[in-house]
Amino acid sequence: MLDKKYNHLEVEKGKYETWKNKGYFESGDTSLKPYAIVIPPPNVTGKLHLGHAWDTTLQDILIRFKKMQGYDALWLPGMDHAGIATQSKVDKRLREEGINPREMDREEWLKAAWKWKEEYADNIHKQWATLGLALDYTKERFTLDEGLSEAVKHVFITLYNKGLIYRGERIINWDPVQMTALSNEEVIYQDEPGAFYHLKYFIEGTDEYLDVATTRPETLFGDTAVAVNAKDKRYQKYIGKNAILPVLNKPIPIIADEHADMEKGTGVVKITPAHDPNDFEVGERHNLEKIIIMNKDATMNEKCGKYAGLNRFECREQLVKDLKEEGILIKVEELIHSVGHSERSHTAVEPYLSKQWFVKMRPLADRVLEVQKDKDAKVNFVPARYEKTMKHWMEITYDWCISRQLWWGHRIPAWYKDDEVYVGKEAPQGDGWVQDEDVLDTWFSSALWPFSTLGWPENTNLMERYYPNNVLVTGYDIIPFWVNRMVFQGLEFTDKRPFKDCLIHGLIRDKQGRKFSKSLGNGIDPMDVIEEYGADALRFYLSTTAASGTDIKFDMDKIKSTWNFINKLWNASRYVLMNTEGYHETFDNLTIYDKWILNKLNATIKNVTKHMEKYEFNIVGSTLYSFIWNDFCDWYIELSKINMNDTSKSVLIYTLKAILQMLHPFMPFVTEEIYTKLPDTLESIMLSKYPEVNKDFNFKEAKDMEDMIELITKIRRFKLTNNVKDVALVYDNAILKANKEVLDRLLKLTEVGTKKDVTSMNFQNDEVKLYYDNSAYKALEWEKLINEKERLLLSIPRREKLLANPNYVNKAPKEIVDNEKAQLEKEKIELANIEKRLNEN
RNA sequence: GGGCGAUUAGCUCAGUUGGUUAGAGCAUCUGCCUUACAAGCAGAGGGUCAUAGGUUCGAGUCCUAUAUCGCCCACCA
Repeated sequence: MLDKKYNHLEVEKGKYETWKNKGYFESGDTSLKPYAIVIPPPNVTGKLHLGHAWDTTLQDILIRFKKMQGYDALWLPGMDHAGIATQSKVDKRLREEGINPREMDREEWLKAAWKWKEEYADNIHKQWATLGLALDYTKERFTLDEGLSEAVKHVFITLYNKGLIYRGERIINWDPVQMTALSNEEVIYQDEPGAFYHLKYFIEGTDEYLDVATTRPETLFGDTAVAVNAKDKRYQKYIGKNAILPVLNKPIPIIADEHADMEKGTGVVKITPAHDPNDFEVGERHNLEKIIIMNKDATMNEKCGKYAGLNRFECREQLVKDLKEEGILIKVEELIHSVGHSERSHTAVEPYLSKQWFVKMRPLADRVLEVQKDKDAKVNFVPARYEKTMKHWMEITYDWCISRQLWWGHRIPAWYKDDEVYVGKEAPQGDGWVQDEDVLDTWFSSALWPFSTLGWPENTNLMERYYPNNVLVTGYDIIPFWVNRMVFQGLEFTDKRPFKDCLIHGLIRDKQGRKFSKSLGNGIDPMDVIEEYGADALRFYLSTTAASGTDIKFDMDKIKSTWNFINKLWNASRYVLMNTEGYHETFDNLTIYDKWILNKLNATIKNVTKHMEKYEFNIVGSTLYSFIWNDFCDWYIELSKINMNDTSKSVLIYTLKAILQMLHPFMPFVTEEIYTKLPDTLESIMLSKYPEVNKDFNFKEAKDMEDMIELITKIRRFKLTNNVKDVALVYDNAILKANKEVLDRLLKLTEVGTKKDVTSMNFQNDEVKLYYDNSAYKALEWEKLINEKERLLLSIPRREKLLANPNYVNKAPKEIVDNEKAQLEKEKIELANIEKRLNEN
């Protein structure tokens, strides 16, 4: 028997370990059809947040659903080494322990990093268990494990040999805190107050000067030209002459280049090829010297004279001060401009000329764009609009900087000896070869995740069976970093899309709609929510609240009402268990309300299954909610109290079982608890089969029950709104007569006796007379009748007009038109009754 | 600058390919301690679906424009 109250802590305890130990999460039954999802590997940097809880719940729902539908469902777990993010955390911890990580040797540091990884992986495993995720741990992977490292090397070497990976000197985004290069995706732009500093660049040998505006005056030490537009009449005369670079008093050429925009600023641009991507291009076109003026930590280097050693911001301040004194500074124009910051260290990134490894993106991206035109080969985004996000990225993408000046990651399989470069798994024969010190962008390995985890590049059984994956589930914020890269790498290396569907969810925000962040201190630990309301409540809330692709504003009150829903289910189950002991299953002599609930159940199963397949979990949620609460609890359970017998007991058990099975993917714990207490069940609900529509349970009498519900509701409303306590009914309808007990009990009917007042209602075109006694009633009733009459007098002509319109009758679907006709007839009868009542008084 | 999304009840949000009188939870009001559940039951009130046009027999849903808010991308000498 169940306790009187749902206790989520008690219910959720121990079940996960049992499932895991019994091997229910494992895949590999080759007699079944395969279904596969790989988890988006969480970073081993910390705790899982609500976003993870949401993301993984969606996947768990799909996996549990497919398992129950008889698929061999693989959900492959794993984690990401998360290069920069982890390295900075490990460094931070070392510093807190009084160790300077940069003074450690690489091996020693890596030991500390692996220790960190073990700790955090452990933590994540515990959280997955608390969430109840049906992960197949026998196939768990880590992005830095041996197999995946092999895959990474293979990909790097193959792309290199195809000319799709190259090493070159380019302007990259440099993070001066982490001291590594970054990809464009790792740079976040934020608006900040800044200024245009207008400086005098004198024309050599004259008193004339060009007004050069810059937001980063400290870069002038790297200027190797000043550019104007060839069409710009103001400056044409200076082209070919030299300008004098302030401070250094060095002549630099005044060149004509289209990069100089006549409309913008003063129309004069200083060119710093080593510290600005556009200027780099100009430098290439004009063969300009590229002078690097900063050290790797963004302090000024020896090229900057007395400013050497200052950091870039100190230098800017001091330099502007000095230029002002020298009269070089014309004016300072304050402005708000957006400045790129490192996603991880939050420091302003510095465009920096540097020798790095790049993936040549154009051919890879073009292939994706091509494949997306083929509806059988493309990745199907849900919702579809996110395909645009990917396509747009593919259209504008440029070469991906993949080398990182870090230790935590896949070491680049490139070897150098003097000017020679060798790319391969091992160092080539001979002495003097030195491996590249750098590692690869963490996303380089995650891009291979859907297939590298299955044993690729070996031609494994897993690969054969579970690739492409059926669906990938992730947030829209991860599309550029990850989804896009998996798609192009998948196509390049397996000739297939990595997953058929890509289910996109939104971001989770706080109640005010703000992102969760440390600085706001508005973070919520999913483990705390689970402690208070249970994993089942959290899961149901997260998965059924939002339509796919839209954000959720986290609301604790809603979790609470989800808990109430589970408590309702709990109590309904308690009722069923209390009343069905020792029953014998039979579906003979079904009453109309048995038939009604079985019909409703069939409709619910059909509806739920359809929307599960379409990933529309919010619809599944509300469908189940109203079926369970409104149909099963409010009506069927109440009706079952009237005449409990083996048939109604069977219907109760049958319906409850199906309810539990449909809810199981959403709330695995409580459904398991209740299911295992029901008679004639398997060892675990996980082993049971997802409910299917039962063709034997399709009864047209269910409509009579619908009509009865309508009548009962009407009479209840009548009683309450007119303050009538006792009502007696007089009717001659066969269905009502057969269900007298139902009416008597649900409406608490009494005898006609001395009741003087009377009104009437309709049941399937038969009249039902209501006798009652209440002096307060008449005025109220009169008003109600008048209101109702007014409504009908508007509604009836509207329907008549509609039905008289041949366009409508001919073009609208038949069932809609028929329904309209039926409604019209019904309203006409109602109107006649009301007029009769009004005339009587 | 380019793109996308949102705007529906007091609040938070659903609303599937256009089709009865636009739904739910929470909140509000009324009546009930009816032995599954008072974290409950039975009812009620509350919406000119952002605005203006258009297409259609029919528009919350499709089209055009506008407004407000939000997000993404690009640029910013």
